[in-house]
Amino acid sequence: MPKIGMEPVRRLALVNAAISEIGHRGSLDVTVTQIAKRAGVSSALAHHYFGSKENILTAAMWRILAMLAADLRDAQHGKKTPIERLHAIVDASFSDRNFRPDVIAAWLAFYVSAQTSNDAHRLLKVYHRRLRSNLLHELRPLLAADAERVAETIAALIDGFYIRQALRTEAPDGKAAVVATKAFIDDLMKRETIS
Amino acid sequence: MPKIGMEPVRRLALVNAAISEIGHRGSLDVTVTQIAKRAGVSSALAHHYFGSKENILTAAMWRILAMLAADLRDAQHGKKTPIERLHAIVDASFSDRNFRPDVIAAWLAFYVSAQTSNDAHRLLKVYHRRLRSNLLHELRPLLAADAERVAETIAALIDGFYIRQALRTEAPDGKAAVVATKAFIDDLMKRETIS
Amino acid sequence: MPKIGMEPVRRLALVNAAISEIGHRGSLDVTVTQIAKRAGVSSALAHHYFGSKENILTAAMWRILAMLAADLRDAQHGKKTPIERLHAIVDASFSDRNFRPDVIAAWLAFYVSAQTSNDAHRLLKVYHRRLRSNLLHELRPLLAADAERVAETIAALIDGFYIRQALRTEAPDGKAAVVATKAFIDDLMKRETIS
Amino acid sequence: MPKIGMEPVRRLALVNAAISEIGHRGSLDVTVTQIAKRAGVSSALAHHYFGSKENILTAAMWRILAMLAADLRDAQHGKKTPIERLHAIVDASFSDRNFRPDVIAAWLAFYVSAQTSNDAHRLLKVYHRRLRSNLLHELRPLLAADAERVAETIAALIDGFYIRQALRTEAPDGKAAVVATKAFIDDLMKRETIS
DNA sequence: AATGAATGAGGATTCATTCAT
DNA sequence: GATGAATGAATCCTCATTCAT
Repeated sequence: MPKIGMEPVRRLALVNAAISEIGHRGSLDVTVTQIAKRAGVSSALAHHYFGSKENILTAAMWRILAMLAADLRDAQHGKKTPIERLHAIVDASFSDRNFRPDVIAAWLAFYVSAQTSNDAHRLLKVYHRRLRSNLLHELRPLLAADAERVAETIAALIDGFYIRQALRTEAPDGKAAVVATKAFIDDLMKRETIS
Repeated sequence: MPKIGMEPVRRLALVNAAISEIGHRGSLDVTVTQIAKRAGVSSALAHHYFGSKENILTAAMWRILAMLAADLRDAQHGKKTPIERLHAIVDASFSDRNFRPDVIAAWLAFYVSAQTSNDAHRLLKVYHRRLRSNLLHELRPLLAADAERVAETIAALIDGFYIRQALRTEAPDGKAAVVATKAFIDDLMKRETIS
Repeated sequence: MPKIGMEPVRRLALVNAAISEIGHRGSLDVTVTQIAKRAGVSSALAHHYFGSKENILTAAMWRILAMLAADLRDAQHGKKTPIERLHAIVDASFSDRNFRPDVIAAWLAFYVSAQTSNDAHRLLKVYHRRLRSNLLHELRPLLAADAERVAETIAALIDGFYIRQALRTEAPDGKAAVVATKAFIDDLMKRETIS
Repeated sequence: MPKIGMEPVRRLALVNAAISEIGHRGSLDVTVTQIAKRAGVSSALAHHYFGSKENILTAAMWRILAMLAADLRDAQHGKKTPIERLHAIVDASFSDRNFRPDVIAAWLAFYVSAQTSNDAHRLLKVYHRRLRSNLLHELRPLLAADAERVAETIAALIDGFYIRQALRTEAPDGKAAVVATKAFIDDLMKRETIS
């Protein structure tokens, strides 16, 4: 029973517990007590470290986005051509680590809370901007004028597969999403090449 | 003060009030009292007619889907070619009547509640199936083997534009969504024609 | 079991219960549950009618001051000379109805809460102004220049007897307070007459 | 970092912090954590030295009363006549050191807690007795039979000015309180001399 | 048909207090 | 001597739901 330096340990445990609990319940309607219990601590401790329930949830969202961002970076690393890097974005978005039922459920729940919470709204905006800028960076050399619209389309496709996933009772099918999204990209390129 | 035939009037008023209130608050965290007040009745009456809060919300979702279904039917009416009918689906999905901030917010909220509520889950499944079957009906003659995947992709695109809309602070941009989705469809056709 | 028009009944019961409970506990550290129980209702109902704990306590203070104001009016009624009216103010201030342990305890507690709560501060200010204006009205004809200072002194004397009462374990001794305060007033007048 | 003799240092720091904090917040609703933070130590240490929150508060009250007692002693020192010594009591009571907003607020708060806490009650009783005995010592030679009542009146006047001070938003006006109280005493003496 | 009255069951949050180090 | 870690107990407040009228 270490008695010092517990703060980072507890914070991480609570954030992970929050993500799990949100995924488990399928909504942001989780209680601090549920999260705390899952993390193996009292709800009072959760408040001690985070100050409020909203802070816990924001930290959870932050963590999900950070995981995705890290994966995106890793996936693009070493890729040479724009097409390869676009594919890498798709792969990372639907990787087993991110395209999990509980993460998807949390993701969706955060979209809802962005209607109300400034923190949630800001974090999701950051994700949007980052994804958009990543996509544009690869698309511009290939498409010129259409790059913006196509970036929006790819982003919508990714989010669309996420939200539709939320309705499946079976395990998420990342493979299918990857295939479909890449097909969209590849078709696009073929057309550009041809014309 | 007629004493008869109030039931349908009240039910409709409550359902509309529920949709408005959900849109207004941006989440399913609305109270029965808020809905009832908006409908101009007491919360007790809301329970009298619907039995429970969940039933009110389910009825609200049902109504949104019904509106969309009707629009789809209307939009496709009179259209001759498969392409025209596909375009009509897109037009209806992003029409001013359906692609409104409050409807989008409600839509999103229902996706979340589908994780928990059987009713919500079932209703959204119906919408999915219907959209999918509509799309397939037009795509099969054109694409043969790829029809299934493309149908999924178009559906994801539509849902993706909806969910991304939820983050905008400005008014929804249905036009842009229509343009992007139709561009996707048209590109697809061009490719098929070419090859 | 009357089922309509309960609101005023409940509100009054809750306010009285609040005063009793504050007196009983000797401080504003009473819970809504305690007050509600004493009033024979649930704490939820207390919130339903008052919205918040602070509102209940403010209403309680308001009532105490209203009772005192009414007594003051009654006591002065029919009194002819300024001296008689001054005596009446003193009599009312220390009457059995107002100079009760629970009212005194509540009074004191409100003075403390006036440091924090705007409502409490405002209400006590009103009481101060009213007492002062009452006193000045009688003192001006008698004392001219000194009236202001003497009014302050009499007011302080009244509040002083109240606060000191809070320390007694025996029943409040309104008589002694009346005697002492009137003696102060009478001495003053004698001096004025003599000089 | 001396390891010995910290106890008195810490105790004093905590008591002073308690007085400041009570004055700052305007009520006894201060947390041990707030007091400890102001004293620059952990709340656990506060408990280590005082055992409980109530003990801290009692010690704080004890200190306020001790300060006042010391001032009273000093003020009376060297004064020859009873009147001079009475004036000295008044001066000390409303001196800048004692008649400060935070001390007044703490004072008032202690009166409230005397309703509940035996310790607080006992301490305030001691103050009452001491003031009374001081006053009586000077008044007896001058007033004989009325001395008791007049002592009570002066004491009430002092407490009354204190409590009324609690409502002011401006700085305390010790001068005015001194003038009024001395005027009361002097009038009394004049009357005695005359009759 | 309609509602005011009423409540039980939570849920977020606070805080004095304890304990191991 | 000193503190970070941890919690149980309370407290305010909300809300879906029921019921008598």
